[in-house]
Amino acid sequence: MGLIQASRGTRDILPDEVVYWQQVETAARQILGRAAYREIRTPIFEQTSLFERGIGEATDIVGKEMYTFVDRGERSLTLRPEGTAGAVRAFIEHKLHTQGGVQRLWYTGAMFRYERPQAGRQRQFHQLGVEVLGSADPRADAEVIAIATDLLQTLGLKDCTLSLNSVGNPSDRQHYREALVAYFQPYQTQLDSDSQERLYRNPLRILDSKDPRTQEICQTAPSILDYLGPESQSHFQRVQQYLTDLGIAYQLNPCLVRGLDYYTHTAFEFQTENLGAQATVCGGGRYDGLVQELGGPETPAVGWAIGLERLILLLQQQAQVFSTQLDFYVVARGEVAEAQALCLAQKLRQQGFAIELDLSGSAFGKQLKRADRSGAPACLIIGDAEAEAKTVQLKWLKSGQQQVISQADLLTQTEALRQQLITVS
RNA sequence: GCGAGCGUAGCCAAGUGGUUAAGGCAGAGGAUUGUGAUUCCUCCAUUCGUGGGUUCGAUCCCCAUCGUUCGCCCCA
Repeated sequence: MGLIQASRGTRDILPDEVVYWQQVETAARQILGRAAYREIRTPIFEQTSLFERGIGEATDIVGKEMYTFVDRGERSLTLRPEGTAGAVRAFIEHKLHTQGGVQRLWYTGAMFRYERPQAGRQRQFHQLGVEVLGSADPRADAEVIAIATDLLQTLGLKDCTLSLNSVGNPSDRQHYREALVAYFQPYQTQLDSDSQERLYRNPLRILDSKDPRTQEICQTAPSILDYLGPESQSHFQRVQQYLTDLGIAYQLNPCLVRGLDYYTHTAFEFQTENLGAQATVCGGGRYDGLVQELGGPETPAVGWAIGLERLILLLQQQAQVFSTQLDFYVVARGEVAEAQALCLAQKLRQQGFAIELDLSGSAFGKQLKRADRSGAPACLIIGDAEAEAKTVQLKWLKSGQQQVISQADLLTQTEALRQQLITVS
Protein backbone atom coordinates (compact mmCIF):
# COMPACT_ATOMS: atom_id res chain seq x y z
CA MET A 1 0.00 0.00 0.00
CA GLY A 2 3.00 2.24 -0.36
CA LEU A 3 3.37 2.93 3.35
CA ILE A 4 6.93 3.52 4.37
CA GLN A 5 8.11 0.92 6.84
CA ALA A 6 11.16 0.71 9.07
CA SER A 7 14.14 -0.44 7.04
CA ARG A 8 15.15 -4.07 6.96
CA GLY A 9 16.93 -5.13 10.11
CA THR A 10 15.78 -2.06 12.06
CA ARG A 11 12.80 -1.78 14.34
CA ASP A 12 10.91 0.54 16.61
CA ILE A 13 11.06 0.06 20.34
CA LEU A 14 7.55 0.91 21.53
CA PRO A 15 6.67 2.26 25.00
CA ASP A 16 5.69 -1.14 26.38
CA GLU A 17 9.16 -2.43 25.57
CA VAL A 18 11.07 0.69 26.55
CA VAL A 19 10.48 -0.08 30.22
CA TYR A 20 12.79 -3.08 29.83
CA TRP A 21 15.48 -0.93 28.24
CA GLN A 22 15.21 1.59 31.05
CA GLN A 23 15.47 -1.20 33.59
CA VAL A 24 18.72 -2.38 31.99
CA GLU A 25 20.16 1.11 31.68
CA THR A 26 19.33 2.00 35.26
CA ALA A 27 20.92 -1.16 36.62
CA ALA A 28 23.98 -0.65 34.42
CA ARG A 29 24.49 2.95 35.49
CA GLN A 30 24.28 1.96 39.13
CA ILE A 31 26.60 -1.04 38.95
CA LEU A 32 29.16 0.64 36.71
CA GLY A 33 29.08 3.84 38.71
CA ARG A 34 29.83 1.95 41.90
CA ALA A 35 32.86 0.40 40.24
CA ALA A 36 34.22 3.79 39.11
CA TYR A 37 33.50 3.29 35.42
CA ARG A 38 32.76 6.49 33.57
CA GLU A 39 30.55 6.82 30.52
CA ILE A 40 32.04 7.79 27.18
CA ARG A 41 30.04 8.79 24.10
CA THR A 42 31.73 8.55 20.76
CA PRO A 43 30.40 9.22 17.24
CA ILE A 44 28.10 6.83 15.43
CA PHE A 45 30.34 6.96 12.37
CA GLU A 46 34.10 6.93 12.09
CA GLN A 47 36.68 6.85 9.35
CA THR A 48 36.50 3.48 7.66
CA SER A 49 40.20 2.86 8.22
CA LEU A 50 39.71 2.85 11.99
CA PHE A 51 37.69 -0.33 11.77
CA GLU A 52 39.83 -1.84 9.04
CA ARG A 53 42.89 -1.48 11.24
CA GLY A 54 41.24 -2.09 14.58
CA ILE A 55 38.98 -5.02 13.89
CA GLY A 56 41.06 -6.67 11.21
CA GLU A 57 40.77 -6.80 7.44
CA ALA A 58 40.27 -10.54 7.45
CA THR A 59 37.22 -10.53 9.70
CA ASP A 60 33.68 -10.89 8.37
CA ILE A 61 32.72 -7.63 10.01
CA VAL A 62 35.18 -5.67 7.94
CA GLY A 63 34.99 -7.94 4.92
CA LYS A 64 31.26 -7.94 4.33
CA GLU A 65 29.22 -6.39 7.09
CA MET A 66 30.17 -2.72 7.30
CA TYR A 67 27.83 0.13 6.44
CA THR A 68 30.38 2.17 4.53
CA PHE A 69 29.63 5.28 2.53
CA VAL A 70 31.43 8.19 0.94
CA ASP A 71 30.36 11.61 2.18
CA ARG A 72 30.19 14.84 0.22
CA GLY A 73 33.82 15.53 1.02
CA GLU A 74 34.77 12.18 -0.51
CA ARG A 75 35.74 10.71 2.86
CA SER A 76 35.11 7.03 3.39
CA LEU A 77 33.06 6.72 6.56
CA THR A 78 31.52 3.72 8.31
CA LEU A 79 28.67 3.35 10.76
CA ARG A 80 30.31 1.75 13.78
CA PRO A 81 29.93 -2.04 13.85
CA GLU A 82 31.13 -2.26 17.46
CA GLY A 83 32.15 0.08 20.24
CA THR A 84 35.72 -0.73 21.18
CA ALA A 85 37.48 0.83 18.19
CA GLY A 86 35.80 4.20 18.71
CA ALA A 87 36.45 4.22 22.44
CA VAL A 88 40.11 3.39 21.90
CA ARG A 89 40.40 6.03 19.18
CA ALA A 90 39.00 8.60 21.61
CA PHE A 91 41.34 7.37 24.35
CA ILE A 92 44.33 7.93 22.10
CA GLU A 93 43.11 11.16 20.49
CA HIS A 94 42.45 12.85 23.83
CA LYS A 95 45.51 11.33 25.48
CA LEU A 96 43.47 9.91 28.30
CA HIS A 97 46.49 7.86 29.34
CA THR A 98 48.07 11.10 30.58
CA GLN A 99 45.37 11.26 33.25
CA GLY A 100 47.36 8.52 34.88
CA GLY A 101 46.48 5.12 36.12
CA VAL A 102 43.77 3.00 34.69
CA GLN A 103 40.90 4.35 32.60
CA ARG A 104 37.63 2.57 33.19
CA LEU A 105 35.10 3.44 30.51
CA TRP A 106 31.64 2.27 29.53
CA TYR A 107 29.36 3.08 26.64
CA THR A 108 26.02 2.19 25.18
CA GLY A 109 24.47 2.87 21.83
CA ALA A 110 23.50 1.71 18.38
CA MET A 111 25.83 -0.40 16.26
CA PHE A 112 25.42 -1.37 12.61
CA ARG A 113 26.23 -4.51 10.69
CA TYR A 114 24.89 -5.48 7.29
CA GLU A 115 23.69 -9.05 7.91
CA ARG A 116 20.60 -11.19 7.35
CA PRO A 117 18.30 -10.38 10.23
CA GLN A 118 17.35 -13.19 12.57
CA ALA A 119 15.91 -13.37 16.05
CA GLY A 120 18.38 -11.52 18.26
CA ARG A 121 20.25 -10.17 15.27
CA GLN A 122 19.51 -6.93 13.49
CA ARG A 123 21.29 -4.51 11.23
CA GLN A 124 20.92 -1.75 13.75
CA PHE A 125 21.37 -3.17 17.23
CA HIS A 126 22.53 -1.91 20.60
CA GLN A 127 25.41 -2.78 22.82
CA LEU A 128 26.46 -1.84 26.28
CA GLY A 129 30.16 -2.26 26.82
CA VAL A 130 33.04 -1.58 29.16
CA GLU A 131 36.72 -1.04 28.47
CA VAL A 132 39.47 -1.03 31.08
CA LEU A 133 42.54 0.59 29.57
CA GLY A 134 46.01 0.55 31.08
CA SER A 135 46.10 -2.56 33.22
CA ALA A 136 47.65 -5.92 32.43
CA ASP A 137 46.69 -7.21 35.86
CA PRO A 138 44.57 -10.37 35.71
CA ARG A 139 42.44 -8.75 38.40
CA ALA A 140 41.20 -6.41 35.68
CA ASP A 141 40.00 -9.41 33.66
CA ALA A 142 38.29 -10.77 36.77
CA GLU A 143 36.77 -7.39 37.60
CA VAL A 144 35.10 -6.90 34.25
CA ILE A 145 33.75 -10.44 34.33
CA ALA A 146 32.48 -9.91 37.86
CA ILE A 147 30.72 -6.72 36.82
CA ALA A 148 29.05 -8.43 33.87
CA THR A 149 27.96 -11.26 36.17
CA ASP A 150 26.61 -8.76 38.64
CA LEU A 151 24.65 -6.88 36.01
CA LEU A 152 23.12 -9.99 34.48
CA GLN A 153 22.23 -11.32 37.91
CA THR A 154 20.75 -8.05 39.10
CA LEU A 155 18.47 -8.09 36.09
CA GLY A 156 17.35 -11.55 37.08
CA LEU A 157 18.76 -13.29 34.02
CA LYS A 158 18.57 -17.05 34.39
CA ASP A 159 20.20 -19.97 32.62
CA CYS A 160 23.27 -18.08 31.53
CA THR A 161 26.67 -19.75 31.63
CA LEU A 162 30.13 -18.24 31.47
CA SER A 163 32.62 -19.82 29.07
CA LEU A 164 36.27 -19.00 29.50
CA ASN A 165 39.39 -19.48 27.43
CA SER A 166 42.77 -17.97 26.77
CA VAL A 167 44.02 -17.32 23.27
CA GLY A 168 47.49 -16.44 24.58
CA ASN A 169 49.75 -13.82 23.14
CA PRO A 170 50.41 -13.49 19.40
CA SER A 171 53.42 -15.76 19.52
CA ASP A 172 51.56 -18.51 21.44
CA ARG A 173 48.81 -18.27 18.91
CA GLN A 174 51.18 -18.51 15.98
CA HIS A 175 52.61 -21.78 17.32
CA TYR A 176 49.16 -23.12 18.01
CA ARG A 177 47.94 -22.15 14.61
CA GLU A 178 50.74 -24.10 12.98
CA ALA A 179 49.98 -27.12 15.13
CA LEU A 180 46.31 -26.93 14.22
CA VAL A 181 46.97 -26.75 10.51
CA ALA A 182 49.29 -29.72 10.80
CA TYR A 183 46.61 -31.65 12.69
CA PHE A 184 43.77 -30.86 10.32
CA GLN A 185 45.65 -31.36 7.06
CA PRO A 186 45.26 -35.16 6.97
CA TYR A 187 41.50 -34.71 7.50
CA GLN A 188 41.18 -31.96 4.94
CA THR A 189 38.73 -33.76 2.67
CA GLN A 190 36.53 -34.78 5.59
CA LEU A 191 36.02 -31.26 6.88
CA ASP A 192 32.90 -29.35 5.91
CA SER A 193 33.41 -26.94 3.04
CA ASP A 194 33.47 -23.83 5.22
CA SER A 195 36.14 -25.33 7.41
CA GLN A 196 38.25 -26.37 4.43
CA GLU A 197 38.39 -22.76 3.42
CA ARG A 198 39.26 -21.72 6.95
CA LEU A 199 42.13 -24.15 7.16
CA TYR A 200 44.75 -21.66 6.00
CA ARG A 201 42.91 -18.39 6.45
CA ASN A 202 41.67 -18.81 10.02
CA PRO A 203 42.16 -22.34 11.37
CA LEU A 204 41.07 -21.42 14.91
CA ARG A 205 37.59 -20.88 13.60
CA ILE A 206 37.30 -24.53 12.59
CA LEU A 207 37.07 -25.36 16.27
CA ASP A 208 33.60 -23.91 16.68
CA SER A 209 32.15 -25.34 13.49
CA LYS A 210 28.68 -26.83 13.90
CA ASP A 211 29.25 -29.59 11.37
CA PRO A 212 29.04 -32.96 13.20
CA ARG A 213 31.96 -34.63 11.39
CA THR A 214 34.14 -31.56 11.82
CA GLN A 215 33.29 -31.48 15.51
CA GLU A 216 34.29 -35.10 15.79
CA ILE A 217 37.66 -34.33 14.28
CA CYS A 218 38.04 -31.39 16.64
CA GLN A 219 37.62 -33.63 19.66
CA THR A 220 41.19 -34.83 19.40
CA ALA A 221 42.68 -31.62 18.02
CA PRO A 222 45.47 -29.98 19.98
CA SER A 223 44.28 -27.57 22.66
CA ILE A 224 45.35 -23.93 22.80
CA LEU A 225 45.94 -24.40 26.49
CA ASP A 226 48.92 -26.64 25.74
CA TYR A 227 50.50 -23.91 23.66
CA LEU A 228 50.38 -21.08 26.15
CA GLY A 229 53.80 -19.82 27.15
CA PRO A 230 54.66 -19.51 30.86
CA GLU A 231 53.53 -15.89 31.01
CA SER A 232 50.21 -16.54 29.32
CA GLN A 233 49.69 -19.58 31.48
CA SER A 234 50.33 -17.68 34.65
CA HIS A 235 47.97 -14.90 33.60
CA PHE A 236 45.23 -17.37 32.79
CA GLN A 237 45.75 -19.29 36.03
CA ARG A 238 45.41 -16.13 38.05
CA VAL A 239 42.23 -15.07 36.25
CA GLN A 240 40.71 -18.43 37.08
CA GLN A 241 41.82 -18.22 40.69
CA TYR A 242 40.29 -14.77 41.09
CA LEU A 243 37.01 -15.92 39.59
CA THR A 244 36.95 -18.79 42.05
CA ASP A 245 37.71 -16.36 44.88
CA LEU A 246 34.81 -14.23 43.69
CA GLY A 247 32.52 -17.23 43.67
CA ILE A 248 31.87 -16.94 39.94
CA ALA A 249 31.21 -20.22 38.17
CA TYR A 250 32.71 -20.73 34.72
CA GLN A 251 33.38 -23.45 32.22
CA LEU A 252 36.68 -23.77 30.44
CA ASN A 253 36.11 -23.98 26.72
CA PRO A 254 39.31 -24.37 24.70
CA CYS A 255 37.28 -24.02 21.50
CA LEU A 256 36.12 -20.53 22.37
CA VAL A 257 37.74 -18.14 19.91
CA ARG A 258 36.79 -14.54 19.38
CA GLY A 259 35.93 -13.19 15.99
CA LEU A 260 37.98 -10.06 16.13
CA ASP A 261 41.71 -9.95 15.55
CA TYR A 262 42.59 -7.79 18.49
CA TYR A 263 41.97 -10.28 21.27
CA THR A 264 44.81 -11.67 23.40
CA HIS A 265 44.86 -13.87 26.50
CA THR A 266 41.48 -14.04 28.19
CA ALA A 267 38.39 -14.62 26.05
CA PHE A 268 34.95 -15.16 27.52
CA GLU A 269 31.28 -15.32 26.63
CA PHE A 270 28.06 -15.44 28.57
CA GLN A 271 25.80 -17.83 26.70
CA THR A 272 22.20 -18.97 26.88
CA GLU A 273 20.22 -21.70 25.16
CA ASN A 274 17.09 -19.61 24.91
CA LEU A 275 17.96 -17.50 21.88
CA GLY A 276 18.24 -20.08 19.10
CA ALA A 277 21.43 -19.73 17.15
CA GLN A 278 22.36 -16.43 18.77
CA ALA A 279 23.65 -17.88 22.01
CA THR A 280 26.03 -15.15 23.07
CA VAL A 281 24.56 -12.44 25.28
CA CYS A 282 27.86 -10.92 26.33
CA GLY A 283 31.27 -11.39 24.77
CA GLY A 284 34.63 -9.97 25.66
CA GLY A 285 38.24 -10.44 26.43
CA ARG A 286 41.64 -8.89 26.68
CA TYR A 287 43.14 -6.91 23.81
CA ASP A 288 46.63 -5.85 24.75
CA GLY A 289 47.73 -4.93 21.25
CA LEU A 290 44.91 -2.77 20.01
CA VAL A 291 45.83 0.63 21.43
CA GLN A 292 49.30 0.43 19.98
CA GLU A 293 47.94 -0.89 16.71
CA LEU A 294 45.84 2.26 16.45
CA GLY A 295 48.81 4.52 17.09
CA GLY A 296 48.62 4.94 20.85
CA PRO A 297 51.11 4.09 23.56
CA GLU A 298 51.51 0.47 24.56
CA THR A 299 48.40 -0.06 26.66
CA PRO A 300 47.01 -3.37 27.83
CA ALA A 301 43.21 -3.48 27.93
CA VAL A 302 40.25 -5.69 28.62
CA GLY A 303 36.51 -5.29 28.05
CA TRP A 304 33.21 -6.78 27.01
CA ALA A 305 30.00 -5.90 25.22
CA ILE A 306 26.44 -7.00 25.90
CA GLY A 307 23.96 -7.31 23.06
CA LEU A 308 21.00 -5.42 24.46
CA GLU A 309 18.35 -6.78 22.09
CA ARG A 310 19.36 -10.30 23.09
CA LEU A 311 19.42 -9.46 26.76
CA ILE A 312 15.99 -7.86 26.58
CA LEU A 313 14.53 -10.78 24.63
CA LEU A 314 15.62 -12.99 27.50
CA LEU A 315 14.20 -10.66 30.13
CA GLN A 316 10.88 -10.60 28.28
CA GLN A 317 10.85 -14.40 28.06
CA GLN A 318 11.07 -14.47 31.80
CA ALA A 319 7.85 -12.48 31.82
CA GLN A 320 9.04 -9.88 34.23
CA VAL A 321 6.69 -6.96 34.32
CA PHE A 322 7.89 -3.47 35.03
CA SER A 323 5.02 -1.05 34.69
CA THR A 324 5.14 2.63 35.29
CA GLN A 325 3.24 3.12 38.51
CA LEU A 326 0.47 5.66 38.53
CA ASP A 327 -0.83 7.18 41.78
CA PHE A 328 -4.14 8.74 40.71
CA TYR A 329 -6.36 8.66 37.69
CA VAL A 330 -8.36 11.87 37.40
CA VAL A 331 -11.86 11.80 36.00
CA ALA A 332 -14.13 14.80 35.38
CA ARG A 333 -17.31 15.73 33.61
CA GLY A 334 -18.67 19.21 32.97
CA GLU A 335 -16.92 22.36 31.86
CA VAL A 336 -16.04 23.78 35.28
CA ALA A 337 -15.12 20.37 36.66
CA GLU A 338 -12.85 19.61 33.72
CA ALA A 339 -10.96 22.86 34.24
CA GLN A 340 -10.58 22.09 37.95
CA ALA A 341 -9.40 18.57 37.17
CA LEU A 342 -6.73 19.89 34.86
CA CYS A 343 -5.40 22.27 37.53
CA LEU A 344 -5.68 19.74 40.33
CA ALA A 345 -3.77 17.14 38.32
CA GLN A 346 -1.00 19.60 37.61
CA LYS A 347 -0.72 20.68 41.26
CA LEU A 348 -0.58 17.09 42.43
CA ARG A 349 2.15 16.36 39.91
CA GLN A 350 4.11 19.27 41.30
CA GLN A 351 3.78 17.59 44.70
CA GLY A 352 5.38 14.50 43.23
CA PHE A 353 2.37 12.31 42.47
CA ALA A 354 2.02 10.42 39.22
CA ILE A 355 -1.27 11.49 37.68
CA GLU A 356 -3.11 10.55 34.52
CA LEU A 357 -5.86 12.92 33.48
CA ASP A 358 -8.75 11.51 31.47
CA LEU A 359 -9.25 13.76 28.46
CA SER A 360 -12.07 11.89 26.80
CA GLY A 361 -15.02 13.82 28.23
CA SER A 362 -17.02 10.61 28.02
CA ALA A 363 -19.51 9.33 30.57
CA PHE A 364 -18.30 8.60 34.11
CA GLY A 365 -18.86 4.91 33.57
CA LYS A 366 -16.39 4.85 30.70
CA GLN A 367 -13.89 7.01 32.54
CA LEU A 368 -14.06 4.81 35.62
CA LYS A 369 -13.46 1.78 33.48
CA ARG A 370 -10.32 3.38 32.13
CA ALA A 371 -9.29 4.36 35.64
CA ASP A 372 -9.57 0.73 36.64
CA ARG A 373 -7.43 -0.42 33.76
CA SER A 374 -4.81 2.26 34.24
CA GLY A 375 -3.49 0.41 37.26
CA ALA A 376 -3.78 3.46 39.50
CA PRO A 377 -4.78 2.52 43.04
CA ALA A 378 -7.21 5.39 43.30
CA CYS A 379 -9.08 7.87 41.20
CA LEU A 380 -10.26 11.41 41.76
CA ILE A 381 -13.72 12.25 40.50
CA ILE A 382 -14.99 15.74 39.87
CA GLY A 383 -18.53 16.31 38.60
CA ASP A 384 -20.77 19.36 38.70
CA ALA A 385 -21.57 18.95 42.40
CA GLU A 386 -17.90 18.63 43.38
CA ALA A 387 -16.92 21.52 41.14
CA GLU A 388 -19.53 23.66 42.80
CA ALA A 389 -18.30 22.73 46.29
CA LYS A 390 -14.59 22.71 45.33
CA THR A 391 -14.35 19.11 46.49
CA VAL A 392 -13.37 15.82 44.93
CA GLN A 393 -14.50 12.23 45.32
CA LEU A 394 -11.47 10.15 46.25
CA LYS A 395 -12.23 6.60 45.29
CA TRP A 396 -9.98 3.64 46.16
CA LEU A 397 -10.42 1.30 43.27
CA LYS A 398 -9.55 -1.94 45.00
CA SER A 399 -11.96 -1.60 47.92
CA GLY A 400 -14.47 0.63 46.22
CA GLN A 401 -14.39 2.94 49.22
CA GLN A 402 -15.03 6.54 48.43
CA GLN A 403 -14.70 9.73 50.40
CA VAL A 404 -15.32 13.38 49.79
CA ILE A 405 -12.40 15.69 50.40
CA SER A 406 -11.95 19.34 49.60
CA GLN A 407 -9.53 20.13 46.82
CA ALA A 408 -7.57 22.40 49.14
CA ASP A 409 -7.18 19.67 51.75
CA LEU A 410 -6.09 17.19 49.12
CA LEU A 411 -3.14 19.42 48.31
CA THR A 412 -2.09 20.01 51.91
CA GLN A 413 -2.54 16.49 53.24
CA THR A 414 -0.02 14.99 50.86
CA GLU A 415 1.80 12.97 53.51
CA ALA A 416 -1.38 11.21 54.58
CA LEU A 417 -2.17 10.54 50.92
CA ARG A 418 1.24 9.03 50.35
CA GLN A 419 0.79 6.79 53.36
CA GLN A 420 -2.56 5.61 52.07
CA LEU A 421 -1.12 4.88 48.65
CA ILE A 422 1.58 2.76 50.25
CA THR A 423 -0.79 0.76 52.44
CA VAL A 424 -3.18 0.13 49.57
CA SER A 425 -0.47 -1.19 47.28
C1' G B 1 26.11 -14.03 0.80
C1' C B 2 23.44 -19.34 0.77
C1' G B 3 19.00 -22.67 1.99
C1' A B 4 13.82 -23.28 3.78
C1' G B 5 9.02 -21.49 5.77
C1' C B 6 5.51 -17.55 6.42
C1' G B 7 2.62 -12.60 5.23
C1' U B 8 -5.77 -12.16 6.06
C1' A B 9 -7.93 -5.65 10.99
C1' G B 10 -4.15 -2.74 16.51
C1' C B 11 -3.42 -8.24 18.34
C1' C B 12 -4.67 -13.73 17.84
C1' A B 13 -6.60 -16.08 13.88
C1' A B 14 -10.55 -19.44 10.22
C1' G B 15 -11.17 -19.68 5.16
C1' U B 16 -12.21 -20.86 -0.36
C1' G B 17 -10.66 -20.63 -8.07
C1' G B 18 -17.19 -18.16 -8.13
C1' U B 19 -22.06 -13.10 -5.98
C1' U B 20 -21.85 -10.29 1.00
C1' A B 21 -13.84 -12.61 3.64
C1' A B 22 -15.77 -16.71 10.00
C1' G B 23 -14.71 -16.05 15.09
C1' G B 24 -12.12 -14.11 19.48
C1' C B 25 -9.43 -10.09 22.09
C1' A B 26 -8.77 -4.92 22.08
C1' G B 27 -11.40 -0.32 20.64
C1' A B 28 -15.98 3.18 19.89
C1' G B 29 -21.26 4.13 21.02
C1' G B 30 -25.64 2.63 23.64
C1' A B 31 -29.12 -0.26 27.32
C1' U B 32 -27.39 2.54 32.59
C1' U B 33 -27.90 11.26 30.46
C1' G B 34 -22.77 10.68 38.05
C1' U B 35 -19.43 5.44 39.28
C1' G B 36 -15.45 0.07 37.63
C1' A B 37 -17.88 -6.54 37.30
C1' U B 38 -21.32 -9.40 34.38
C1' U B 39 -24.94 -9.38 30.51
C1' C B 40 -27.26 -7.50 26.03
C1' C B 41 -27.46 -4.43 21.36
C1' U B 42 -24.83 -1.63 17.46
C1' C B 43 -20.30 -0.23 14.93
C1' C B 44 -15.13 -1.67 13.66
C1' A B 45 -10.96 -5.35 6.38
C1' U B 46 -15.03 -2.11 -0.81
C1' U B 47 -10.23 -6.19 0.84
C1' C B 48 -6.28 -10.71 2.13
C1' G B 49 2.12 -7.20 2.25
C1' U B 50 3.11 -4.85 -2.83
C1' G B 51 3.41 -5.18 -8.28
C1' G B 52 2.56 -8.09 -12.47
C1' G B 53 0.74 -12.69 -14.94
C1' U B 54 -2.73 -17.06 -15.83
C1' U B 55 -8.25 -17.12 -15.84
C1' C B 56 -14.85 -15.46 -17.83
C1' G B 57 -13.47 -14.73 -12.55
C1' A B 58 -7.72 -14.73 -7.87
C1' U B 59 -7.13 -13.63 -0.96
C1' C B 60 -6.41 -18.77 -3.02
C1' C B 61 -2.51 -20.79 -8.85
C1' C B 62 2.35 -18.66 -11.17
C1' C B 63 6.40 -14.91 -11.26
C1' A B 64 8.77 -10.85 -9.15
C1' U B 65 9.47 -7.67 -5.07
C1' C B 66 9.32 -6.10 0.06
C1' G B 67 9.04 -7.67 5.01
C1' U B 68 9.50 -11.49 8.60
C1' U B 69 10.85 -16.32 10.89
C1' C B 70 14.28 -20.56 11.19
C1' G B 71 19.00 -22.64 9.81
C1' C B 72 24.19 -21.79 7.63
C1' C B 73 28.12 -18.14 7.61
C1' C B 74 29.39 -14.72 11.42
C1' C B 75 28.67 -12.17 15.76
C1' A B 76 26.46 -9.08 20.67
